Amino acid sequence: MNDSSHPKNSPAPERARRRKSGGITLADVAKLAGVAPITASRALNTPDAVSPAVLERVKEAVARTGYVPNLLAGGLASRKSRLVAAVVPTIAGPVFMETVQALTETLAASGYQLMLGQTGYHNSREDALLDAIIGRRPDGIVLTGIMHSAEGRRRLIASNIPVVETWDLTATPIDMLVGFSHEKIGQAVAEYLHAHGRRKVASISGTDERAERRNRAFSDAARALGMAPMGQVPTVMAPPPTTIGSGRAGLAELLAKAPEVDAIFCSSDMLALGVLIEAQARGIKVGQDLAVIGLGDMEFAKDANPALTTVRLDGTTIGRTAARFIIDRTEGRPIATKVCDIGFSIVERASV
Amino acid sequence: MNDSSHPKNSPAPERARRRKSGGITLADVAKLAGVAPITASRALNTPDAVSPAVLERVKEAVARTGYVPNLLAGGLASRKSRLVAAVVPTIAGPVFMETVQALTETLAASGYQLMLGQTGYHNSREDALLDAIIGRRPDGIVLTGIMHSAEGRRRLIASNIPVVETWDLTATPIDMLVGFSHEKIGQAVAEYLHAHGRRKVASISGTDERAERRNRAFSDAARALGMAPMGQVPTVMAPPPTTIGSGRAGLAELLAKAPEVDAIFCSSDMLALGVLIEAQARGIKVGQDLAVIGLGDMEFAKDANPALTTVRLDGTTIGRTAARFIIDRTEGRPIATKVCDIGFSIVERASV
DNA sequence: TTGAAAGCGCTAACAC
DNA sequence: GTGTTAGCGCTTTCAA
Repeated sequence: MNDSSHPKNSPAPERARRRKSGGITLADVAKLAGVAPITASRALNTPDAVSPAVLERVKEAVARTGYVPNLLAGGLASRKSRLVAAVVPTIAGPVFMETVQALTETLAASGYQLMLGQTGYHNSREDALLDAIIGRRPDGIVLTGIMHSAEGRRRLIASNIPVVETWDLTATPIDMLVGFSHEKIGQAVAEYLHAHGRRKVASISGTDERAERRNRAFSDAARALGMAPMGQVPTVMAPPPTTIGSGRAGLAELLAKAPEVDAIFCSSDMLALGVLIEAQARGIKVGQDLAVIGLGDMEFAKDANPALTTVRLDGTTIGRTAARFIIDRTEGRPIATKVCDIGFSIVERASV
Repeated sequence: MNDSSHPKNSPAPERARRRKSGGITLADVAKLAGVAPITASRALNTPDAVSPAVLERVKEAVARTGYVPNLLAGGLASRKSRLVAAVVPTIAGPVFMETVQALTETLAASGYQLMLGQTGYHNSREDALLDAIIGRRPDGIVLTGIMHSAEGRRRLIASNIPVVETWDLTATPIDMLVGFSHEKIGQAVAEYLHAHGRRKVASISGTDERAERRNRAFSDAARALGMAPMGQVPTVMAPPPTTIGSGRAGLAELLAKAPEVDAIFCSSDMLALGVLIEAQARGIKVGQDLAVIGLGDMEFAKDANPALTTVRLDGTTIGRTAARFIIDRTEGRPIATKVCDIGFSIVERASV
């Protein structure tokens, strides 16, 4: 420590004396181990770069003092925060949960920590949130869904922080991309129902932008396949979050306006489960009279009665891949590609 | 800036020249605005402390440069990271989701950011996670469920960081506490079923420690009330995460060993929904032949068929209160109490 | 393999 | 109200 810093009545211009936090610092550990601070730092970060004897002494000093490195200081000096930010509309929907969980786990395994930001389904908080995130100089930012405000995109690009957009494919990614095509899902579901003999399809769709794109693709394909006798596909919109309740209400509304419907595409498994429950309450035989297909393959889908046919989206793979992208980039490993289409699959069960 | 720092061929000992990141810093903004860095800092952090003219010029400089303050540096200097850490077993269970969401929102509203850590249901990663968290010097740590390892408790106390334990009450909190009594829940459920004429109760319980405590209290109270004809309460254990599937299997197992059961206490709504589905598949009339009560009052409980009676736990209030505790403490506001019992309630619906 | 010096970008503590 | 100075606790750079 600086010997000249202790208060003395010297005639020299005496100025702003400073705090001294009281916490244990690397300097304390170094002193106890009888080495320079930088050596202690090396013992902790690159143990191979110091002699075994020194390593031993530093480790002991750490144990004795209970020293925990200040990663804020380390991050400031090294320009690596080992922090990754994730932005989700909300974690309350089980859709992104899986991704967030996989992210946290994969990151933790490599010594990174996750910072979580929720925008709500409105984009208003997006910009403020972005500043709060960029200000912490994370090593990467994972966006679920696309970042929308032009201002936000600009700031992200200017920040020079690796960005992974997820849960969608777009022609103009900010940086990296892990997702699947919502259009293809809508089309695939229509074809699937057609292949199973359904001819009068309908849909219950969430109002978020991605669900609407799926639904549009579904309607278009259904019309093309002649599954929309009245010229268009009856649709009920359900505001987020999609619930069992909106599923029940959705079926009721659908039957009122189009009683002859023989298949329903629900934009989430929650909605589909609601449809199942409402159908049961009305004595409609799902699987025979009515086909129901959901989206998400949530844990309960296979246990529903009847078991729910659904579009499986692998949130875990998305989270893991996104984490890998960022870790590889941060640690200077070459990455083969910046875009990853993880696809989707239709899980066939009894409800169709 | 330091005039003597530009390279010149002086005879003085010439040493470690340093990086220069290229990013825009407060110094750049200050220079552009024609003020000292500290004045620019004040304009951003305590706008009331500078003259309107200066405020204006600094704001403009920020806008022109796209400056985003480096909160790592700020945090290091001010010893305030405006970061709060939350530790949850997993966010995959919908139980803690609500709390995490309320935390994120309440914190964001005051300019704090949430850092998320998952321990998994095993305590092994707890200590490593704790170091990763403490190293970032968060302004507060929110623990869901109690922190268990003695070592962990010691480190937390030594770190001097405000801690809020949640989702439980304990006689020996580390610091602050927001929760409810699991014992009282078990007892209240037993009494509730008794009051509704049930006399042969059983339970399906998760294997986590809190569920087991609830279940023990439930069994004890049930026996005391004469609701355990065979001397003890039949129980099926379900490992985490509790699912609809384990609920269905649980009911099957329960009926096999105790067919006369007339009420079941499920330690989560997911389990209860599984029981409902299985009962329906077996033609058992829930609400008449069999009473079912869940826990959590999750969104789908009211939409189940029949609607699910359940113990309501207010995760949102827990999250909000915990955030308040930490913000108030950090900003030096006096807090009235360190412990908050938010209680619980039984939501009466058709399943009992 | 080890160390001394010089910051990373910001704010606390004073002085004017 | 504004500026000067001295760090926060760490790591990079360069030298031995």
